[in-house]
Formats: sequence, C-alpha cells, structure tokens
Amino acid sequence: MLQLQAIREQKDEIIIALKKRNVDATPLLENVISLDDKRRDVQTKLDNTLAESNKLSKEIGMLFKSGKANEATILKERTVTLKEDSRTFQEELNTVAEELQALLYQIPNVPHPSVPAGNTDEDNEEIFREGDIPKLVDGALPHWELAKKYDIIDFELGVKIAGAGFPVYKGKGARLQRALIAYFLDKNTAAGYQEIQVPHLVNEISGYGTGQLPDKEGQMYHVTEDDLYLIPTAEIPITNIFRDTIVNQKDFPITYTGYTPCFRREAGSYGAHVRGLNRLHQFDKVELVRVEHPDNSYAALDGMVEHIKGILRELKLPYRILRLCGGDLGFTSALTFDFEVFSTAQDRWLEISSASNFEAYQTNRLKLRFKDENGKSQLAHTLNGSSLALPRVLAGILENYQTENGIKIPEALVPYCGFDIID
RNA sequence: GGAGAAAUGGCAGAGUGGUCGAAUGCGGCAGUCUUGAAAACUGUUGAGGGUCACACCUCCGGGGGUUCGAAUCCCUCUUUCUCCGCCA
Repeated sequence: MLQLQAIREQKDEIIIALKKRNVDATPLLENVISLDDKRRDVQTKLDNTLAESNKLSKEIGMLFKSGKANEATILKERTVTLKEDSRTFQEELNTVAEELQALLYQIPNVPHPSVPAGNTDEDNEEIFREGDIPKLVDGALPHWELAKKYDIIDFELGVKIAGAGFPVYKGKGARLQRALIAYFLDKNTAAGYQEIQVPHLVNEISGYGTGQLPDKEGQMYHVTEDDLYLIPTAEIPITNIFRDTIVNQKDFPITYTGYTPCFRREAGSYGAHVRGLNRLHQFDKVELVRVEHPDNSYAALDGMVEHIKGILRELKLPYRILRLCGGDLGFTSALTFDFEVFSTAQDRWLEISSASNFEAYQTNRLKLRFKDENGKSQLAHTLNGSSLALPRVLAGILENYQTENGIKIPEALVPYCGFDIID
C-alpha cells in the first residue's frame, strides 16, 4: 500500500510512474486525497468534541466529590449533545476511513525507475543469459513424455486422487524432488538465510498484509469453514511473521528461507501451454524472504539475483534473467527480475524464479517498522525470491539432461539423490 | 468437543468506575563514578493521529454496549492456561 503522505506530496510523479503499468491513477489519487482531507476534517471535529466532553467529565467528577451534586447535574445535561455529536462524527469517520482504505488497496506499487514500459511479457527486458543450450538427440521428448517413459511422475493418478494439476511423483521422481528441496535449502542457509517452517494455511489478515488480498482473491484456495487460505507462496506466512512489529535496526538484514507446497487455483488457465509440470494447482517451492533497511534494499535485490544465479549455474541449466516491464510487474512489486530456464524439448522458456523488491508497499500494510538513528519509526523494505519453483526446474532437468541411456542427474544433485541417472 | 480461569507497555506484574497512558521490578538508552568494564547512583524509555511546534485525540487481546466518566461493569469474538473427552 502506498503511503498517504507520499500520495499527497508526490501525486504527479506517482501518476507518471504508474503509467508504466498502463494505469491512469489520476482519478484514484485525487479521490484519495480529497477523502483524506475529509478524514482529517472529521477527525478534528471528533477530537474537539471528545476534548470538551473529557473536560466536562472531569469537572463533574470533582463536583460529585465535593458534594455539589446539583451543579454536577446541570453539567451532565450539557454532555448529551456532545455525546450525540461525537457519535455522529465517529460514524462519519469510520465510513470515510473505510472508503479511503478500499481505495488505497486498489493502487498498485510504484514501479522503480529502471522498469521498462510495456504491456505484456513480450516487453520484458532480457538483461542476462548464461549456460549452453544442449544439443539433444533425435526424438528428444518433452518432460511429460519423459515422466511417463521412466514412470517418475503420474499425472493421471493425481487426477484420480485430487484433480488435474496435482501430480503424483514416484520413485526416483519423488526422490529427485526431495533432493532439490534439500539442495536449495542447503544453498540458502550456506548464504546466511535462516531456515524456517511455517503454516501452509493463513488467515485473511495475513493475505492482506502481503497484498494477495484483495487483489488475488480468486487465485487462492479458501477454506470457508475456518476462513483460512491455502498459501500460494511461502512469502505470505514468512513475511507476516513481522506483521505489527518494530524491529531493531541492528537486526538488518533479516533473511529467511523456507520450503512449502504452494496452492494456486489457476482458474480458467487450461490448454497446451500448461501441460505437464508447466502449471499446477499444487507445487513445491523454496522461498527467500528479506527484511531490509530502505537504503539497502536494492543492493539486497542484486544480491538475491546473484545468489539464484549461482544455483542455476551449479545445476548447469541454460537460463536468462528478465527485468519485468510495467505491464507484467506484480501488483505489489516495485522491481522484479524473473529467471527463466530454457526447456529445450519444448523450445520455450519457463519461469522458475522471481525476485522482487516491494519497498515499503507490504510493510505499510504489515506495519513493519524499525527505529532509525533519530529514534523515529520508519517502514522497512521487504523482498522475496523463489529459489526455486520445483516443477519447472524439474522439467528443465528432465528435458535438458535427457540422453539415449536415460536422464542424467546434475552433478551437484547426485549426493542428494543417491543415484546419477534415471533410466 | 465439554467445564473452569485468564488476556495490561520489550518482558514480568500492580491496578475493579473519576486527576491512569497506567505503580513497581527487569531490560533498553543517556549520564556520574572507573584506565576500561562490572557494580552502584541519577535521568530517560510504548504506538498512532494531529500541529511549524505545542495543545488536543485514540489505543490496557478484537468488536459492541452501559455511564457524565471504563483498563476496571455487561455482551460477543479470538487466543492462552488447567481439567475431562477424542486423537495423530
């Protein structure tokens, strides 16, 4: 959520910046400002009424104490109208505050100056590419065929148990999955991230804290009986650890890594481009979350990008990094780098990681602050990145490492798997 | 799931209708003392709104109510603890 103060002071700059998202925020921002004016006005009226009322109450108390009941009774009558007024102002204030809140929820984060203009993923800017695209044997298969051939992932069985998009991993497929999780967590903890295990269901307030609600309501599975949401990403539970907290500046950087399954409804997205592991309702992901001093958040983002690069390099997968354009940028993000692995057999790039700086957008909702040198509370910055989304890494490995004799296991994973080929 | 108890500042813990944003202790910060540190002593120390700065307003788990006045009384929700039941 953008800060009111920023909206008031830099309205025009924000409008121009939001144009990169193809959003004309002019009416929205003007509405916000006029509502905030109104809010202040009503708040002042309410405060004054309450102040007078408080004063009278004190006087009445004193009079009663000194036995002047008659005078007290006279004063009491004066409180009647004050009470009515304060009730009216309070209701008005609640209404205005609610409207204001609803408007603020609709405004996406302001893109970083480096974010390129553009509408779709076509306009994303490739900033880095590394790794050789392997020359595959004739008759190279896409991963869903390989999964069947070697009997390591069973999509039909998942349909039987839960539905489409819930694959069952079997044998070496399951083991490879577990190996990847352990490998990623090891890489992350070696880089200083603290490992953590968090709930896979979250309450509504947590969903608002990180910005999935109300923006992506339909993307999440909702358990109505208990009013809980299945997490679409570990970002929600991990970041919400810090909701309503004032952290110590000395604790920066705060870094966490956690593995969770992720659940996404992906309503309406069916077809050839979501075959196999490309898009699922349930998948595994190891996530990175950082809470940073505002002065350091972009350096931290760069560091996160370098860290993820190191993992892909070690896995020897061909990948590229994109700077997302305004139209493709997530609602809450100021700057996002996507990582894509080249899927040779499918001849397309698959998004496997995404690293974002949310600046103070989430922390403003979370009330996540720190005390600066002057003892003033300031909003911290939050970042996150996937390291990595398992299914597409798996797809990349299966497709790029296939040989006539079977699927080779990347060297770095062999100790985790206990085998070096799937055949 | 049933019965009972509780929820107060970073922590512990007073406060049961009026001057309580809240005693006290610990912790934190600053200072005195010390070569330095510890101890001791002194001061300071919640958050938000509002203001140039004050004033002023709000917050004692959340929401609602009673009252001129609520941390204190009532209702409700949530959470925690104890006992019973059930059960990985």
